[in-house]
Amino acid sequence: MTRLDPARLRLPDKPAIEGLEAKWTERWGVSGVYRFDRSRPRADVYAVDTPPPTVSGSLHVGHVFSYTHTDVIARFQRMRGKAVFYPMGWDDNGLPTERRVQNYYGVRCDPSLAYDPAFAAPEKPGKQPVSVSRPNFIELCNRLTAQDEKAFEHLWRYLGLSVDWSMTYATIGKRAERASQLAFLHLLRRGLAYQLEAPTLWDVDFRTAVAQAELEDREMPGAYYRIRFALPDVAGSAGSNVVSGLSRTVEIETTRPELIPACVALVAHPDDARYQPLFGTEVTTPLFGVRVPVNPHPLANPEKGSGIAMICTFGDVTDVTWWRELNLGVRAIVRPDGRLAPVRFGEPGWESEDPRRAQERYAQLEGKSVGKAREQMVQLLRDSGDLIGEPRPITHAVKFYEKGDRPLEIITSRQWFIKTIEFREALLARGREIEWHPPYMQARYENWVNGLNGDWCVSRQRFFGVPFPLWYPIDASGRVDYGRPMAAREAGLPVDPSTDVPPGYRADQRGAPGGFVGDPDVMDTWATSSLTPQIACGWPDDPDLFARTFPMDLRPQAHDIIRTWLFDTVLRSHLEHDSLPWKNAAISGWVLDPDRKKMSKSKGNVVTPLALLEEHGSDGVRYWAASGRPGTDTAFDPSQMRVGRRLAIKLLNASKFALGAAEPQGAVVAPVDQAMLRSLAALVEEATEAFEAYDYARALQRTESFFWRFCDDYLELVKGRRYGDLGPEGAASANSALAAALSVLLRLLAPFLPFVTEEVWSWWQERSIHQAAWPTSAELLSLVADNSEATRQIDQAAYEWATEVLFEVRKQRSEAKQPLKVPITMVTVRAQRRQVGLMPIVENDLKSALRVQVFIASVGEPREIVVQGYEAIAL
RNA sequence: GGGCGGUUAGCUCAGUGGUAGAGCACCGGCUUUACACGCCGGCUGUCACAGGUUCGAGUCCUGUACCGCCCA
Repeated sequence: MTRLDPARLRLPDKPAIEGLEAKWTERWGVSGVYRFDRSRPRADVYAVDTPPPTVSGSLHVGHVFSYTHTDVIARFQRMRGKAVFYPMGWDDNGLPTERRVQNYYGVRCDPSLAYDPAFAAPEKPGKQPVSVSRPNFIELCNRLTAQDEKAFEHLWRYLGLSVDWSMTYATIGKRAERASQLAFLHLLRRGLAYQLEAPTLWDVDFRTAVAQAELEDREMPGAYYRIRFALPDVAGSAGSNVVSGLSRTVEIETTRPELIPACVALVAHPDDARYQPLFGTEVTTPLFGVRVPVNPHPLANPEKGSGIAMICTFGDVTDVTWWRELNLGVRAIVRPDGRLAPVRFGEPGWESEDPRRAQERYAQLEGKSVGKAREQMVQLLRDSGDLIGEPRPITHAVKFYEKGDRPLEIITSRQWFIKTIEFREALLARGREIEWHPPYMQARYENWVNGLNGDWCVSRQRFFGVPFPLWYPIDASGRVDYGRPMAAREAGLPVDPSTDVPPGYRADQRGAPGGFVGDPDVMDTWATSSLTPQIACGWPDDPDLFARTFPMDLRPQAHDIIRTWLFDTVLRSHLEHDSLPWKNAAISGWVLDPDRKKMSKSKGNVVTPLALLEEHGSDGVRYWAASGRPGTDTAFDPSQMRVGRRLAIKLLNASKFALGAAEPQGAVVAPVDQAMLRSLAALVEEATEAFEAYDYARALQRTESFFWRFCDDYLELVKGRRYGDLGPEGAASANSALAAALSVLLRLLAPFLPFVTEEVWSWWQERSIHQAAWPTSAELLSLVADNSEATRQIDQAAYEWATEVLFEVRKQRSEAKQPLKVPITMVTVRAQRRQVGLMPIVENDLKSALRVQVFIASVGEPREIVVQGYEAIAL
């Protein structure tokens, strides 16, 4: 590989990087260089758990950035001889696709409709959304995602990802559904999945439950409202400012006055002397006259507001805690659509001192959205005099679904959960088993696991997702018995319970007394994407592939989804296989715009990736991406892409020169050549170590800087000699050293610049560079004729000395503003004996490189290199 | 409030206890038989701040400030 066969050599006249992407993606596709060799045993395999991009979104420069990191690692491993298992996945599951389909076709899913086989999607979305059945809706989802996937694949190929496109998977479709449903049934059988009627975080626009991992806090304007509750007649202890004997009221502060009808208790800190007299007594709510108890609880903050709070079912997660720990009843008033539900005062649970007046007042709130109800409630409180003072504006953190537009509510509903809390310690231990790149990212994981406060709610009240493989019996009276779920047979997965029939039933029993009903929910998309290793590795249908690829070697991903994708994947693998899903987690940073903000679509600062690749070349963009170390946020920087592009062009041209004289070849005997090969050998060691530590950015930087010095100094130094100025032996040494160095440099750069390195490789080598062996220092050192310690020292000193003279003479020529074509008549050198002694070794190379006619060297101090004059040239 | 990361040249960033670096930008020069998509050279610093350890600190320790992220 390090030798040049003149018979094979085909040098282009004018090498160019334009068009390399089209040329090589085509050829790689045909020749299958990136195809996974599934005959290889697990020990020879390097398996990558590729993040499946959301196809309903758009790829942006952040994707290009992080996927390049993965590809660089994959290419290194492939060259090291691994069978690289590198499939691409598509994440087309879930809400983003639903939303895109709704907007693209102008449709809305109505699960109550029957499938219409003749349905044709509108050409353009109309003004009013068209209602379609769930199966029709899913057809549209599948059609649009297939279209989107084509565009994505084109971009990835153009970028040069060395993916095996025959192994592509998706997070929806038979394989993903089968794996998701099977894993769920396993959990169900082991009691690790359970359903519960419980208060759940709820998005009122999407009308679905959401999980802790999908929350985000947003700072929102709001206000504290100080509201008066009436004390009972018997409350005797006056004396505090708040519990006034005169007004016989207690004042609470709340940001959500509209929830007063949902109030089930007041709560204060047990040590709070102001309220101790009230504990155990009851107060009545304003406007509605509902009696609620006053309870002590340590979570009540005496510093906050008046120190006493109302507990509503449910205003926030603390309410849920209080409600649970204080064993309170439920007065639910917020419907799943975020509007206030009908309530009948006077009925059990809604007892009031004056049901008629309470009902009158509530009638003004009923059916209103939470926001509108709040305005109305404040008006009512003003009118009744129960609002004390003016609202006090604040900004506070409000919990949102990360994809949502309105604050989350807490709604009691039946949901499926996967147990996580009881595995906290085991999951922390799993986190410590993973090799994190960079290591500090483990802290993010530990943080999250330590902060878990409930099991994972996995059911979603949506349409485009993996259904639960469950049905429920309907008893004789027509009531659904959720307590006795009927699981699908594992062999028959995947199933759609809305069309498939549970074992032992007939289709006509659906919805009938004594019959069955399918579980209407779908799984959280993370419940499927947490199984990407299983899905990609062929679980459970291809045990042979699974055995060769799982647990995988690498999970690459961004740090913002450690709490979701990474954590969930670790959890699922731990529960299903009692193992880690992969050995390494490489966490990419973000791409920052010039204002140091994350590049994202919503910020409107995203550059179209394909345009970027076309402008700077895929190699140029990859160079920029690969200069971002794992975990490090990196500025979007076209100037770095231009640098990468220049590197690629330089590589073409330098290669043309290095290969320009195929003969003669022979032993590498010249000291300068030997020294160059030895330092290249050291570079190989360094780059390899960096790669092994997943520090590809360092490998790139070291290789690049070697390459530029190689061009600027070494190539110039040997130019004359390789053209035969000093006879055939010197030329042979130079030519052989050049070929070897080029071979190694190309291979070192191949993971970063796959197109240009492949192009150059094809001029003179067989097969693809991407299947060539990663270079070793041994292959270089074996070419060096004399590797004795004494020779090494002399060679090295000669090379350094030559570089120093090169620099000094160039500088003086530059300062003298003399064109290079003007010969220098004489250079005098004064230096230590050692350097003077080296002159005969390097003198001829220097004369040729610098156009110096004579060097006069003498021993002395201080060191001095002086250009004495330039030859006068005729104009 | 807790955790993590960062702060080095105008910009983007390397930096492994031992004389502060690279690229870009900027300035000057040069068409040279690989490359003007090029080459040669030059300019550029309170290593955030304050202490400490050390013969020696950009690097290790403690604290502070600011920026960013994660979590509450």
